[in-house]
Amino acid sequence: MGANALSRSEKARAERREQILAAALEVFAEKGFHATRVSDVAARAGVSQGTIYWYFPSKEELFRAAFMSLMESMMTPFGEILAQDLPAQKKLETLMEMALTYTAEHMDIFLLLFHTATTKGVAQLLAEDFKAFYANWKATLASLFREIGNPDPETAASLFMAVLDGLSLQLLIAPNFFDQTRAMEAVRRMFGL
Amino acid sequence: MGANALSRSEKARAERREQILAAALEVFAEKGFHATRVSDVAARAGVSQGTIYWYFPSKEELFRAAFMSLMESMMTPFGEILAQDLPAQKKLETLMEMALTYTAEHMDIFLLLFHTATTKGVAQLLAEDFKAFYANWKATLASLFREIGNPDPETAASLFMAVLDGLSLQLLIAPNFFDQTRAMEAVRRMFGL
Amino acid sequence: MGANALSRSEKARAERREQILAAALEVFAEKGFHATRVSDVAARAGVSQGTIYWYFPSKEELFRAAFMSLMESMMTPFGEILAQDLPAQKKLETLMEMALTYTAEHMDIFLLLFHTATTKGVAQLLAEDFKAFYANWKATLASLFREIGNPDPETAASLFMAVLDGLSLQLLIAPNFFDQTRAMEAVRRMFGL
Amino acid sequence: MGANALSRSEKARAERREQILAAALEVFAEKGFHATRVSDVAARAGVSQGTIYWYFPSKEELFRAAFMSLMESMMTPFGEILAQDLPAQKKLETLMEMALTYTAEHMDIFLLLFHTATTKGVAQLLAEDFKAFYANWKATLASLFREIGNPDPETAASLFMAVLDGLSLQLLIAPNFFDQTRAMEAVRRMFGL
DNA sequence: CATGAATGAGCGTTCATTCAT
DNA sequence: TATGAATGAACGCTCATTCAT
Repeated sequence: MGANALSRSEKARAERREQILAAALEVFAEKGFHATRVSDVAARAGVSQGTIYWYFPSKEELFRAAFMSLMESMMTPFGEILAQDLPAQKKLETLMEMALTYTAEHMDIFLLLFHTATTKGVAQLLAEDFKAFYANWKATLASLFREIGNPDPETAASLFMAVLDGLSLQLLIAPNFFDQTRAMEAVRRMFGL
Repeated sequence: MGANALSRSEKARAERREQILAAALEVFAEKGFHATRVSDVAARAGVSQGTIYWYFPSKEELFRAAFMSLMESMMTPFGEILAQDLPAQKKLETLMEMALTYTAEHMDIFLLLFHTATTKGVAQLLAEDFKAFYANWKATLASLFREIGNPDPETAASLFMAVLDGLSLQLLIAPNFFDQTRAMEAVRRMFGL
Repeated sequence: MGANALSRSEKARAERREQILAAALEVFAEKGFHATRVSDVAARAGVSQGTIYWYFPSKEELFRAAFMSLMESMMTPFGEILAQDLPAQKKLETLMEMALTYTAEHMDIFLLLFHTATTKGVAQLLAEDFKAFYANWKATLASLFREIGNPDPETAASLFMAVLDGLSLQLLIAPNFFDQTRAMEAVRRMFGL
Repeated sequence: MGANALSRSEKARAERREQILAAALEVFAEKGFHATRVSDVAARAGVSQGTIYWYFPSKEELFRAAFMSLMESMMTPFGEILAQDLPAQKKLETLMEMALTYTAEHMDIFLLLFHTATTKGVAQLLAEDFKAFYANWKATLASLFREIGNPDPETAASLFMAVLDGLSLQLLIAPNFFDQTRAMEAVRRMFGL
C-alpha cells in the first residue's frame, strides 16, 4: 500500500511535469525565451507560479527540459521508419515527406532552437545537445544516401537537410509561399529518389 | 559658411546615427531583441544611453531602424549584379556564391529576423517588410530561372533559396558542418548552372 | 475552517491595502504627486516596492485610491452630526468647529486635492469626484441655513465654506496666524449662529 | 557708444529675462513644479533649453525668480490704491473687489504657491517670502479695519482674507459655483463696508 | 550670447525567485 | 505538495544639467 501510494504519487508527479513541459514548449515557441514569463507558463499549464519551481529549479532549466523532451519525442517517429525493413530509397522518400510536414509544423520551435543554440547567453548545454541532434540526423541521412549509391553521400545529406529546413522557413513566411506538391516532386528528382 | 556649418552638423548627425545603428545590429543579432539592453547598444556604440534616445524614440524603433537599414544595404550588392549585362546563367552562379557567403555571414541576423517576423509581439511593420523583401528576392530568382529555360522557375527559385538558407543554418551550427566547395558544385549541377 | 482561512487571508489583504493607502496619503500630502516616489510610499508603509504593485496597478491608481478613501472617510463624522436629532442652528455650530479642526488638520491634503483637481494631467476622474464632493458639502450647508431662516442660504453656504477653507490656509502658513477663539466667535456672529 | 551698446544689450538681456519669467510662470501654474520640464518653459518662451541656463542657474532658481516677480508685480496695483487719499472704508471696498478679481484670476498660481510654501522639498526661501507677503497683506488690512473703528481689526483682517481666498478656491472648482454679486454684497454687509 | 547635442542619475514598472502558510 | 503574496534587482525611459561649437 505504501509502495502503491508512492507509485501513484510518482505517476501524478510525472504527469504534472509533462503538463508543465508541454505548456512551456508552447509559450516559449510563441514568444521566445526572454519574452516568456514564468507566469505565462504557469497560466497555460493551469498551475501557480510557485508550482513551476517545485518541478524546475529555474526558468532556464525549464527551457532546457522543454526542448530536451521535444528532441526526444521527435526522434521516435523517425526512428520507427529507420527501424523498418524497407529499401533505403523508400526510407528516404518517407523521411522527406515526414520531415517536411513535421518541420513545417514546428518550424517556430526550430527557429527558436536555432536562435537559442546560436545566441550567446542562454543554454550552452542545450546548444551542445541540439548540435549533436543535428549531426546525428545528418549521419543517418548520409548512410541512407550511401546505401542508394550516391557518390557523395555527406554532401547529399547536407543539401537534403538544407532544402527541407529552407522550405520550412518559407512556409513560416507564408503557408502558400511555394507549391508543395511540385516542390517535393522536384526534390525527389534532384536527389534521385 | 552657414551652409557649410549646417551640412557639417547634418553629416555628424547622420554619422552618429549610423554608428548607433551598426552597434544595435551587432548586439541584437548576438542576443535577440529582449535580451538586448539599451545600455548594451549604447556601450557598443560608445555613447551614453540618453544619446540613443536622442536619435531613436524607443528600443523598438531602434530595432526596426536597424533592420530596415540592413535590408536596404543588402539589396545593393545583389542589385549591382542584376544590373550588369551578363547572361542569366552567369548571374545565377554569381548570386549563389554571393548569397551563400553573405547569408552565412549574417545568418544570425536572418535568424533573428525570421524569429521576429514570425513571433507575436514586436515589430509587425518589420515583419511585413521582411516578407516583402523575401518575396521580392524569390521573384528575381524566378525570372532568372525562366531566362535560362527552367520548366518550373517558381519552384526552382524556392528550392534555390531553400538550399542557400538551409546551408547557412548549417554553417551557424558549425563552420565545417559540410564541405562548401563540394556543396556548391552539387547545387550548380542540381539547378543546371 | 476553509472559510476561516479564507476570511483571515482576505482580512490580511484588506489590512495591507489600508496600510499602503495610509502611507500613500501621508507622502502624497507632504510632497505632492510628482515629487513622491513609489519607493517613498513603500518605505513609509514598510513594504517593498513590488508589493505596492501587487495591490495597485500604477502610481496614478494608487493616488486615486488614496484620495477616494480619504473622501469617504471624511464623510463619516459629518454624516453622523447631520443624522442626529438636533436643531439646524446647533448642527451648523458643531459642523463649523469640526470643519475648522478637520480641515486645518488636513489642509495639506486639501491643497493637493485642489491643485490636482485643477491641474491638467493627472486624475480627471478624481477631479470629478472632488468637485461632486465639494458641491454636495455646499448643498448640505445651504439646507441648514435655509432651516434657520437665512434669506440667502446658497450665498451663506458659499461664504461659510470660504471662511473655513480660507482660515485653514492661514493655519497652513502659520499655526498662530490668527486667534482661533476670537475668529470662531466672529464667524458665529457673522452667520447668526 | 560703448556705454550705449552696453545699455542696449543690458536692456535686451532684461527683456529676454522677463520673457522667460513670464513663460515659466504660465507653465508652472499649469502643471506644478515637478511636472514642468525646463524644455516646456523654453518652448513657451521661444528659446532653447541652453538659454534658460544662461539666465538662471537651475530650474529651482527659475521657479523662485518667477514667483518673486509675480509677488512684486502684485503689490503694485494694491499699493496704488493704498497710496491714494481716500477714506479707509472706500479703500477696503476697492481692495475687496480687486482682490476677488485678481485672486480668482490667478488662483491656480496661488494654489501652487500655497502648495509649494507648505510642502517639504522645494524652495524654502520662497516659502519665507510668501509668508512675509501674506503677513504683510494682513497687516495692511488690519490697519484699514482699525481706521474704520472695527473692534477687533486683526481678526477682521484674517476673516476678510479668508473669505476672499476661500471664494477664489470655489471659483477654481467652477466659475459659477456661487453668485458673485450677491456674495460681494454679503461680504460688504458682514464687514460693515 | 545662443544653440541643441550629449550625459547620466533616477524614476516607474516588471518579473524571476523565495517563502509563509 | 501547492499556493500566491512578497521581494528586489534590473530594465526602459525621462529630463535637469553641461558643453562644444
